[in-house]
Amino acid sequence: MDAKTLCLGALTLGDASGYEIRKQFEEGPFAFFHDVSFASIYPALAKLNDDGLVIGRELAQDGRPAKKVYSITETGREAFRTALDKPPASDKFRSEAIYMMFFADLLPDRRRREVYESYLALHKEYVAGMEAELDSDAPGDGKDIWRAASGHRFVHGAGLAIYRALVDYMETHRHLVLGQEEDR
Amino acid sequence: MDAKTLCLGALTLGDASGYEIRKQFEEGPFAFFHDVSFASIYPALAKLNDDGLVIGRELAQDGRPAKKVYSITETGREAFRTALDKPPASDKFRSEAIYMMFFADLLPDRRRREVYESYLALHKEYVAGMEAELDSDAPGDGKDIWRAASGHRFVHGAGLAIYRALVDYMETHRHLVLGQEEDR
DNA sequence: ACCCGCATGTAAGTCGTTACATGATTGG
DNA sequence: CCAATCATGTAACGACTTACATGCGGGT
Repeated sequence: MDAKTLCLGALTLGDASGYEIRKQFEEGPFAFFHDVSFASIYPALAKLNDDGLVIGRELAQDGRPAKKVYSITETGREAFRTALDKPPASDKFRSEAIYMMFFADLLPDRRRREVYESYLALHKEYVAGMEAELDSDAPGDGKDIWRAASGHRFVHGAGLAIYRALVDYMETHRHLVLGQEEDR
Repeated sequence: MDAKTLCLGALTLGDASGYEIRKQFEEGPFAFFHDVSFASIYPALAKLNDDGLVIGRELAQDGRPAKKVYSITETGREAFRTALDKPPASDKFRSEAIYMMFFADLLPDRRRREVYESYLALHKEYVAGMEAELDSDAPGDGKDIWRAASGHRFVHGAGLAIYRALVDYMETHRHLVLGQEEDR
């Protein structure tokens, strides 16, 4: 999915600047399913603006640099709906760490264990973070981002389910990669 | 992970042609974690050959076009080990279908259900396929591909665990996307 | 002082994709 | 005969990434 469509989608949830859109992809519910960098967001927004799919306006702030807040137009909404109408591309789970495990026998013992355990620890943190988010339920601020509340919960839950499964699997299958020592 | 490293890794499992490497990424254990097209494999192999990391030789076959079989060199093996030595990039799970579910409220009822159910059905098939592969255990042919047998089992099992979790989640959380009708 | 967060953008380069080009053989 | 599988490659294009450029304000 290209940066333009991603920005359009973010803007259906409410007005935002490029910087804010980026944050949504870094911290928000999409975080585990997509990412975009500034260098793809800014040109994308400029292009969308030229094409009339969004309109941006400068917004001065005190104590901070001015920002350009974009709103989606009706044409933009229509374009986004059209984009959603295409059959979705198939999933891709890219994991260099898991790829490395395939070649575990090429790594020295210490490093293999180190990669495995740090990868597992990282994912445990992810899971803990997502669980905490789930508990703290309603986010409090009245932002429009939560319009699609149940879609949000679905996506969040899916991410959690997947990472939880991965953590569980890794905790019970250490022996396949690390050798004789018992799991757990 | 770039195409060159991916090819190098494939060749540590045994000699292969570009065409054969592609098949490994389409059907083999990597299938759920990576993909590469011919147009990235062939130039990658040519480059690796120029750099002395692999050596290719033409191999005539009867009844079929000749193929170029590549073998990894000692330098290549070293380069691959070096590549594995870098900390792995973080995982990326890209799913347009799940992204669409976030915006489920923008889709007409029929289409939403259609996307959901066909996505779920597809993943059930994947799971079934992977389970079948697990049962048929040892692959029979004595190919070197199975050298890294336990790494293979680990990766395969991880893919299965993840997709299984996703299928389970989707079967029990339809209501979040599709509305009032009961799950299952 | 220095680094971090906020804020926007450009330039150069890498990389990969789609589509094209070619051609043999086997099975339906 | 047509489609599929085997087999290798190129060309054009599109997309994203890394690094650079700039600047204010607050905290340590």
